[in-house]
Amino acid sequence: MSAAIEQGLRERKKEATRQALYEAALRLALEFGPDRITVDAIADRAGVSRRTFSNYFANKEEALFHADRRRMLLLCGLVRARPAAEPPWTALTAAAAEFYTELGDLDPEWVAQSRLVRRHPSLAAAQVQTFAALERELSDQVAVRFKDQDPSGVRARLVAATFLAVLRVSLNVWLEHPAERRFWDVARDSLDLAGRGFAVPT
Amino acid sequence: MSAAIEQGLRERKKEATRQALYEAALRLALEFGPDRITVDAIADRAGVSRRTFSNYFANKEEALFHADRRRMLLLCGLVRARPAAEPPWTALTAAAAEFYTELGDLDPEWVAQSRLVRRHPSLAAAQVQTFAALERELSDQVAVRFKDQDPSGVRARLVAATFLAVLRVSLNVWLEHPAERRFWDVARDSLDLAGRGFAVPT
DNA sequence: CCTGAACTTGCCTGTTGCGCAACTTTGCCC
DNA sequence: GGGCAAAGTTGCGCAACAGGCAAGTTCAGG
Repeated sequence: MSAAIEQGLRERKKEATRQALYEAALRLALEFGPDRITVDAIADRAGVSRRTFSNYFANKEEALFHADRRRMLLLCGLVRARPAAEPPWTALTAAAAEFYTELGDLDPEWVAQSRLVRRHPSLAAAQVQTFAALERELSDQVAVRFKDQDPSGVRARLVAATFLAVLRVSLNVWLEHPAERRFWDVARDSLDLAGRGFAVPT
Repeated sequence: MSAAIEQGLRERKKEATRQALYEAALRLALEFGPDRITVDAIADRAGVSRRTFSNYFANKEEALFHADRRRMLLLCGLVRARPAAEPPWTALTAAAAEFYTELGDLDPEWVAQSRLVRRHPSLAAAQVQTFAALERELSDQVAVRFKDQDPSGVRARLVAATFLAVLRVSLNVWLEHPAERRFWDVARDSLDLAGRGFAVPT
């Protein structure tokens, strides 16, 4: 994590503010419930003005899901890093495997936030937004891999959308039975299933 | 459409108000752009108080996508009406085929609204919400068909999510090139592709 | 016709997003 | 170091919004 390009004080301070706002949002949401917190309170707790909050996030939810966004961007990076020869779906699942087996399940912050989503279905909407926001990004990644096989780009978008939908469903399923299996076990099975297609008999 | 159960004046009036609000929202959005209209204006145009708007919709977007919501519910109904013996994915695609070949492309209101979404990417978020809102509903439908084959219900949710994701992507793709093909042609190909799975070579 | 439930409305309060214009901090070149 | 431009922060203010509450209005069923 410390490998982040330390681009001078300015960049670091900005990132620190963003992180502070995110953490304040998460802590307050955990403490009082996500619907009972105000932007004011978050800004206060982060030691920053309400107006400044608006400079970083458009609303509470965006702040609350900041970590998710970063996580997903990281995943996009892992996809990009896969060998170019790999077919799209393989690259996606492989990247997800790398990501979740190594980092995913251990982050306590992630677990806390996940529980929050589970307890408050109103956040599910925001979660959907987070996934959707990265769909285009991921789709571009996939398009590169398809190259000539997919001139219209439709396949790439379908693959990206399906991949993210599967991850999202897996996450929600896992959240409902966190004890039974590790997240990646659920996700792996689901990706496998989706990869083989749903039109096949069983 | 007139087959709707005419449950007394009260129900009909309520539905009329909802419809009026939806139409007002759509017309105003088409005329001035979706970001330049207020709830007040919509309520005014629908001949109703602003407070009443809140009794029907939580916000502009929800009003604007009311027709989409209804359309999707209709689709759910068609799925339910498919023979019980049909495997889930077959039932879903068949229902979609019925729906879109018969009704979909002809509705001018739908086309107008679709163009609106295309012109204003800010609405894409709301569109995602609409699809997500029906995912659980559709997922229950699918679960019934899986029965014993899917005790945990994960498959059902995966299938529903994938199906809707494919429809959503198809819609967006079609919106970008409406002239080239009919919507259902795009969607059919996409569903076919997804049905066979993305892990297969090509 | 009458009573209760459902629906509408106005009023009001707390919250929010964002434009604007100071003001402070940081990056950089001399 | 000194100073200038760019970037970041803040307070102010405004239009818009969600939704509670209570008084009016309309509908349904006896």
